[in-house]
Order: sequence, then structure tokens, then C-alpha cells
Amino acid sequence: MIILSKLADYGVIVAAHLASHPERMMTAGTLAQETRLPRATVAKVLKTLAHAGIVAGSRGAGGGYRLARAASSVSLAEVVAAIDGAIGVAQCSVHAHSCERSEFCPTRPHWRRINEIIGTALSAVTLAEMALAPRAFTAEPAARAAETRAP
Amino acid sequence: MIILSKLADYGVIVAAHLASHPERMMTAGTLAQETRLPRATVAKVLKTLAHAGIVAGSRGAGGGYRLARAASSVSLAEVVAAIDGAIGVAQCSVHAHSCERSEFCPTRPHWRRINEIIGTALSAVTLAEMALAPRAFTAEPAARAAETRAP
DNA sequence: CCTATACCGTACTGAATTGGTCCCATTTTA
DNA sequence: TAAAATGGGACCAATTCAGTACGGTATAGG
Repeated sequence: MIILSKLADYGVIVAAHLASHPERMMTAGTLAQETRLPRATVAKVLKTLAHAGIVAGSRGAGGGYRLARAASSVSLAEVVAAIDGAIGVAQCSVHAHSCERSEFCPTRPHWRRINEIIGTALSAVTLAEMALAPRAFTAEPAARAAETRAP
Repeated sequence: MIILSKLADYGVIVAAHLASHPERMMTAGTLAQETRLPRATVAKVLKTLAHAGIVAGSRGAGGGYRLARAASSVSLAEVVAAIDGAIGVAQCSVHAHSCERSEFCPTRPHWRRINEIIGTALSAVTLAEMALAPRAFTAEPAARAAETRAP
């Protein structure tokens, strides 16, 4: 099972790409090319991200997209939530009211805790980090590699 | 967005219910009634859990299901994986080979770390804990109750 | 030995979600 | 005024998923 939808996945990739070129104003077409993702879908994702205030679009000739805020102030949680909606582990995490079992079901508090752990993990990573070239993680051979391999 | 499929959600509920009555041998029908879940679907989930070696079924009159192992030795991660398959955050977490971006995409190592955090969180909770009555969380009146009631 | 019970495996269906595309309006630059 | 680009929809095909149904097999009890 894969947690993120493809759209959210794309969103993160595209946003990270924007983050790694803060100076450039990039069109949906350019972004699609450089990330090797389907163009129309990238355009769709960008609209969603723009709606959420994560990227800012400029219309007209010479227009395109840029991050609306500093890459270091945008978390993965925000990007994912913009596209897939608020995350929740179990049904009752989101549709708590409509759960007939809520009174006697013992699982709820546990799901809530796991929810928070996931939320925290996604909130802890910013687009700035996400945009760091993989080299930054694999270049220094021994120590660093071991560290990232067993976090 | 909800992470677990309904089936996996059901699986956890049913397994936890079995865990809370270790002595009883319960039929699919009984489990469905007591958890207030659709009967046929519960039966389906139980088959999957049996296949994964989490519950053990006994055929024939007087048959039914029981946990195949001690509730304290079965983690949520195991139950969820049995039904929804191995968990992965992004596409590349699971279909790494088919990702054309793998060479230059900087997001991979981050996803991997988040993956592990989620896996750890799910592995840390056992069916024994999951089966603890909500009372165990709300019994102590003031402090405890307030904590669980405002999620 | 026979019957009722209950799991096992699997196939099927209807519905919902999702990835992806397309079109048209609006804005901006040249 | 024309070209370039986002904005905002609607739309479609395909996959996935929840839920059901059915025939087969094993077990207990009389």
C-alpha cells in the first residue's frame, strides 16, 4: 500500500524542484520537462498548490510559478495536505462522528497517537531539505551514509 | 485522505476484539455482530488474517477463529501489512525500480526516513494494547479523561 | 454415517476514486 | 493586437475497493 496519491507525490517533487531554483520563474511546461512528469498533470497540481498558497503563479507571457514563501518554511505536511487533504490513519480519525463504535471501540486513542507521529514526521521536513541533491546524503562515504541508512 | 483501507481498519478492529477475549473461539458471524461490522466482509478479512498466520481458524461445528499467537506479540504493522501490503509513503518507496527519476531525484532518502518512522510507530503497538478497553484510558477521572476526550 | 456448522478459496459486481486530458476565460507582455 | 501563460472548470477511462455469493471441505455430535 502506498500512502500518498500520485498527485501528492508529484506535488512534492515539483515543489522541491521549485525550491532548488528559487530565482527562476518556471512554467508548468518547463517544470514537467525537468521533472519528467506528465505536463498536463503537473499543471493541475500546480493549480492546487497555488490555491493553497504554497506556490504563486504569474499569468501572461513570461509568467510561470515560483514558491510563495521561503522553501525552509514550507513543510511536507503542508504540501501533502494541500493535495490529498488532512491525513488520518483510520476511518475514525476523519469520520469520527459517523462511527457507531466510538463509544466502546478501544482503538481510537492509539490511532490518534500514530496520526500525530506521522504528522510530526511530515511537518519536520521542509522543501528546502527536500531539494538538497542526493549527493548531500551519499557523498561522505562512511559516517553519514550509515547515519542516513539507519535513522 | 485516509491511510488505511477500510478492510485493514476492520482487520485491526476484529483482531483486537479477538485479543480481548483470548479464551473464546469466535465465529465470523459472532465477531461481526459484536464489532457491528458487515458480516461477509468480516469473514473475508478473517480469511486474509488467517492466511497471514495472525489468526487461526477451526472448521466445522463449534469452530471459529482465535489469535494464532499471543496478542502481545502481534503488532499493528503486521496486521496492516497482511491486508494492505507493505506500506510505503511515496511511489518510489515501493516501485523504486520503475522510477526514471531515481538518479537525480533528491526526495528519496527523505521518504525512506519517514517510511521508517511510520513503520516503527505501527510496530510499537500490539494487539494487546489495542484491545485495552477505553475505560483504561478514561477511568482515572479528571486529568486522564480530559486528555482523551479532546483529541 | 449423516447432518448441521463453519471455515476456505475464489469469482464477481457495483461504486467510488483517481490519474490524466482538454477547453475556454483571463491576464500579461511585447 | 497577438502570443504566452495561469485559472478554473468539466470530463473520461481505468483502476481499485468494499461487499456479496457460491461451491468445496473439514469437523462435531448424534
